[in-house]
Amino acid sequence: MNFSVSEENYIKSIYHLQVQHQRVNATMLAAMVNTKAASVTDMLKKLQKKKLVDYEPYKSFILTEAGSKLALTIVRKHRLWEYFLVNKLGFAWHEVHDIAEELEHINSVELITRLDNFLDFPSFDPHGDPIPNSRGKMSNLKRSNLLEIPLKKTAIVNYIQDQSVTMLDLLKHYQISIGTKIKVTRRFEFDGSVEIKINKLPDAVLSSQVAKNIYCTV
Amino acid sequence: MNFSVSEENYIKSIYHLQVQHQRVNATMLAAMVNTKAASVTDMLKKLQKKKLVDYEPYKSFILTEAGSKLALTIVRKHRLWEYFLVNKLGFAWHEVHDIAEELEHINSVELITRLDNFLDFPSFDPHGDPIPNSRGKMSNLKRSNLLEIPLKKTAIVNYIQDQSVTMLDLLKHYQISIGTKIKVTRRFEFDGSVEIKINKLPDAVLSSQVAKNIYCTV
DNA sequence: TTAAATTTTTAGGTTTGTCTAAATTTATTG
DNA sequence: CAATAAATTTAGACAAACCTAAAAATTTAA
Repeated sequence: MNFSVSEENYIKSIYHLQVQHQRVNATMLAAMVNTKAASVTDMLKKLQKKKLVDYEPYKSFILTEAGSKLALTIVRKHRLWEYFLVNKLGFAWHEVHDIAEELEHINSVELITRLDNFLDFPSFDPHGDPIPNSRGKMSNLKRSNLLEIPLKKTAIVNYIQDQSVTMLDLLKHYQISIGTKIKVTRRFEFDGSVEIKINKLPDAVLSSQVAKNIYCTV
Repeated sequence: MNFSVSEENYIKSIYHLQVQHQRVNATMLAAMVNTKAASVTDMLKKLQKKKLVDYEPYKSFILTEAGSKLALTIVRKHRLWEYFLVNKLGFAWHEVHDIAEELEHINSVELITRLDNFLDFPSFDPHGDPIPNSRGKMSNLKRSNLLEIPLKKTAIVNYIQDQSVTMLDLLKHYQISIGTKIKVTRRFEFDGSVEIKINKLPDAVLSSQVAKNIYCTV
């Protein structure tokens, strides 16, 4: 079965909302797909008829099994394209979202299979989000920021929340990037700052504002 | 200005029809975009309003300067993506058209600039059609291999597909290199081998495996 | 637990791109 | 050069995806 770009965008958005909240309501979804609640109702009826969502009027809703499967293929395409744009075409990670938003709707299983192979089956996209494999499975590693991870456990940086120029500048200075192995050796209670250790570099201290934005898998 | 996928498809089709015939009529165009003449009329009015076609009711029509420019950007995207699909993802040349048909509508100048650079600024797509550069300029010749070119027409070698040492060795023996003027004088049906004539050299016969890898413009 | 606030749905419209059938214009040809 | 054929346009509809405004259902909270 084939789905329109709009249908795919709704399914993808429901998926992302479900990850955070358990169930999704029309207002949340309308905001996410950048439309009005009335339009969401129309679309929900269509998606229900296609058995992609479990929906009853006036109730919150969730994806069916088929809906989740579809969502994962879209997420997979999006993240693989982001990886391609950054690692092959040399885009910066903050520039690729909108383009991947278009590329994720290109319709060819063979294309994605070959792209995945060409990219050497990456597990995380440039933002650090896990990429579902061809069967829809992906890493379930918990992602925590440097304020949350346990002390003295080696972690691998895989996501930077604040992607402002000033933040990137600071990260460059500390030689922190996606993939960097990092350990929190100490927390200072007074201001929440953390002492970190990176490989053989001298110890450094990051403010809590900075540490809060650096996510890693432990 | 931004254009819908439909508008782009019409413009691209008018362009391709113009290359063959000078002017385009509704019946030809309807067949090419796989729709009905009435729909073509509707779209022509819209494209005229946007100054992409020179059109008067009941008359044949052509692209304006702006229309041609747009057409070339679409052709450029299509052919660059085809090149990518074949030379990076390993698709066969006959498998890529439909996918490129979707990819050509992805909207990002930066993406195409970077893709072009990543592919090392190719001049021909996998079907031998010339790729417009960023200013819309391209070769006005099609590239074919020695199995495809017409008999007894002088052609100029401009690309060797298989660049293995053994192939280069063989080419040296036959005194074939980029720029060589070559003519196919005969084809042997049994094994697909071709008899060639190069300037004042004695006639020679190339196997189909070799001929297939030698590309030229006629 | 009822009134107010919020959320969701319905009703009725719009735009884009398509269609069929009928009318009109242009081209062909006896 | 008139009549037939072919091409093109118009008129009126339809589906998808959206909208606003009003009605209905649900939730909150006084």
